[in-house]
Amino acid sequence: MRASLQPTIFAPHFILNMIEIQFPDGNKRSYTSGITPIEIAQSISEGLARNVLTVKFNGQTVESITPLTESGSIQLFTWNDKEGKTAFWHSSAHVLAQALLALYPDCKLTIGPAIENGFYYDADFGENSITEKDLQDIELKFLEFARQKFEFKMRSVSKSDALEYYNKSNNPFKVELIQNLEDGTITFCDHADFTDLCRGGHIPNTGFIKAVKLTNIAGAYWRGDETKPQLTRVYGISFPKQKDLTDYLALLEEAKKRDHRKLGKELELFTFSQKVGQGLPLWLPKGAALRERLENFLKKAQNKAGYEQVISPHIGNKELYITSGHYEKYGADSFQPIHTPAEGEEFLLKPMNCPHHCEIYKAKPWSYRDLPKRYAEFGTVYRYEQSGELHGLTRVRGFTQDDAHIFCMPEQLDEEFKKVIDLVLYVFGALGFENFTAQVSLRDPEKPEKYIGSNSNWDLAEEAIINAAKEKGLNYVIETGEAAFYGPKLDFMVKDALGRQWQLGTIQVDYNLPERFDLQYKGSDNELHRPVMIHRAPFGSMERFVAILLEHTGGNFPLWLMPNQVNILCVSEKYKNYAQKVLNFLENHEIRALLDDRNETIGKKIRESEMAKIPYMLILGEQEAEKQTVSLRKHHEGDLGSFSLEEIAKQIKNEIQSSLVRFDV
RNA sequence: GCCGAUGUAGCUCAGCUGGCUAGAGCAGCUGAUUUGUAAUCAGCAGGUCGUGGGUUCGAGUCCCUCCAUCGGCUCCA
Repeated sequence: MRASLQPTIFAPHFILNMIEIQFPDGNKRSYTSGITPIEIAQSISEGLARNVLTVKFNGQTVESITPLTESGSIQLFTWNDKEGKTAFWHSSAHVLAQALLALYPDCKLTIGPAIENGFYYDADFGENSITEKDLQDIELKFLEFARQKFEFKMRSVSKSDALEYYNKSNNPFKVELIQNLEDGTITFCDHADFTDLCRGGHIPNTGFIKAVKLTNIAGAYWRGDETKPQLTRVYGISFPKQKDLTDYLALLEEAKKRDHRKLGKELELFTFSQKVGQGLPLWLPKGAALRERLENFLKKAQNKAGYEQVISPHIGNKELYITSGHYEKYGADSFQPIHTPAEGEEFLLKPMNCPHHCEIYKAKPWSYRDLPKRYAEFGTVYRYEQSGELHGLTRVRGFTQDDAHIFCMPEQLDEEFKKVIDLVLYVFGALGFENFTAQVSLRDPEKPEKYIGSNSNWDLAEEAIINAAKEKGLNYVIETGEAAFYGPKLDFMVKDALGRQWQLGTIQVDYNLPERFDLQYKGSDNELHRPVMIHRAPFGSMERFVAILLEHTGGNFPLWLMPNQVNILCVSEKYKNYAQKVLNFLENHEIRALLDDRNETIGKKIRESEMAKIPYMLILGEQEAEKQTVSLRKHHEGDLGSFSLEEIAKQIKNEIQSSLVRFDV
C-alpha cells in the first residue's frame, strides 16, 4: 500500500480533502480527494490494478482514470465480470473504428456497441464496399493501434461544437445522433488522434487488447430501419490474452459439430430439396419416428390435463382469415390464395390453426359449466417467411405446431395460464432444457395502432401473465413492444449451439379472436358472455424443437427418443441365428433394435454404431452364443462386459422410465 | 426482401495465376476374407463442376442472370 494513500487522521486540515470509499463487501477506506479508481485498485493490490477494466462509482460507470472528489461506493470490474467484458469490447469497437478510418479515410462511422460475444461497428463505405478478404488487413491495423497503449480520455463538448465537428467531417449519421441528444450531456472519447461520440465506459488503455478476430461482415440498416440506408457492419471479438481467442475459436468449432443441420443429415433425420422448395423440410423415417414419439409424449400429458384432440384441414376459405383479421394484416406477404374453378372462390394455406379452432368451438352452444374447452392439434401451417430468414429447421415455411386453444371464462384465465406454464415446465424438464428464459412480451404503449382490442382487456391480460410468471417462479424478462398484435404473450426462449436465442414454448392471451368470431357461452346468470382464448404450444413447433433438442444433446437424445436404441453386432455371420434370437427378444420387450449381420469386421461395425450415436451395442460371437449372453458396449463408454438378455432389457427399461416422469396435474 | 460469402460424385473435400479424357477418401456395387470392441483387401461404377447466358482458339477456373445454401440485417400471426 502506498504511504500517500494512507488515511491521515493526525492532520485535521487534510480531513476536508478526504473522501470515504465503500467497497462491495461493505468495507470502507479513506482516500485523498481526486484519487482515481485505478489508484484505489493499486491500494488494494497491484494485481487487481492490472486487471481492472472498468469501474462503477455510486452505480454510474466512470473511467478508471476519472478523479473521484466525493465519497461513495465503488465497484471494480475485471474480465471475469460482465461489466468488464462490456467495457473491453466497447473499447475494442473504438479501436476498430480507428482502424477502419485509417484504412478507409472516406468511410462514415456510425455506431459500434459491445454485444453479448464481442462487438461490431457500422460504417458507410460509400462506393467502395469491403469484403471478408479485407478483414485481415483491418485486424493487423487494429493490433498495430492496440499495442501502442493509447489511453481513452473522455471530454465534454457542447452540442454546437459536436455538430460542427461531424458536419466538418461530413458525417450525417453522427450529426443525426447528436441532434437527438441534450446539450450538456454530450461527451467525446479521444484515444491517439481518434475521436468518437461516446457515453463512456472504457478500459484504461488500448494495450489491454492482446488478441482480436474480426469474424464477419454483414449489412445492417441504419437504426435498424429497413427504409434507411444500409451500412456495412464489421463484427469482431477481442481478448486480453491470445489463448482466450484460441479457446474461443475452438469453442466455435465445437459448436459447429452440434449444428442441427449437420447432425440432421448425419443421423438421417430430415432433408431439404430444392425441387420441393426452400424452407419445406422433408422428414426422413428416423426423424419422423422421433417426431412421432415427441408428439405421443405430449399427447399423453395433454390428455391428463384435460385437452381434447381435434383435426382441421390444411387450407381454409379466405373468408375465414378475413374474419380473423389475419388476411388484412398478412395477406399480401403470405402464400397467395388458391383459386378454384368457381368464380371468386379463394382458399388460403393455413398460416395458423386458431381460426379453425374458433369454428370448432362455434359448432355448438356452450354453458359456463362446459368451460374451459381445450382443443389440441398438431397442426401443420405454412408461412411465407422471407427467404433470407430461413434457417435449417428453426425457421421454415411449412411446420407443425403442437398447438392448442383454450376457451375459458375471464375469471378462469389466471388458473388456466398457470396450468399451461406447468405443462411447459414439465415438457422442458422431461427433455432436459434447464437454461431457458421466460420472456413476457407486452404492447408498446407508444404505438396503439399496432394492436387490436381494447386497452382494458390488454391491461387485464398483461397483468394475468406477469402474475402467473411471478407465481410460478419463472426467471422472466419483460419486453415492451414485443407482443403479438392480438395480445400479450409469454415465450420460453432457448439458445442454440452458437448462442442464438429461439422461441420454443409460447403462451398467448387473446381477447381479439373471440370477439371477431363472436364466440359465446351462457353464464350462470342466463346471459351470453364472451370467452377468453389462450393460444399455447409447449414445443413451439416440432421442427424448431427437434432442431434445438439436437443442438442441446448433440444427437445423444434421451433413450426413449432414440430412433435405434440398440444395435446388435455379430462377430461373424456364423452367429446370425443367435443374433436373430436376441433381436426377437428385444423386440418382444419393445426395445428398438437393429441387427448388423453384414460381412464386416466387428471393429468396423462398432465404429459405425459409435458414429451413429447408438446408445447400446450388443456384441455377440462364439462365447455369447454358447452362454446365451451378450457383451455390452455403451456409446462413448466402451466395453462393459457380458450380461444376460434379461439384465440388458431390464437396464434399458429402467433408463427409459427414469427419464419419463409422469405428468401430474 | 437487403448486405456479404459459398455452390465440384450420395457425403467430406482437392483442382495454383483459364490449357491433355475433372481427382481423392468414405458410402455404393462385385469378389476374396469369417473376423472379438472405433475403418480387412482387391476390382468396378459414379460428375452436362447449382442454372442459363457471355468473353475466349479454349472456361470447373473470368463476367452477368437466376436458383439454393451460409453469416448478419429487417421481419416473425
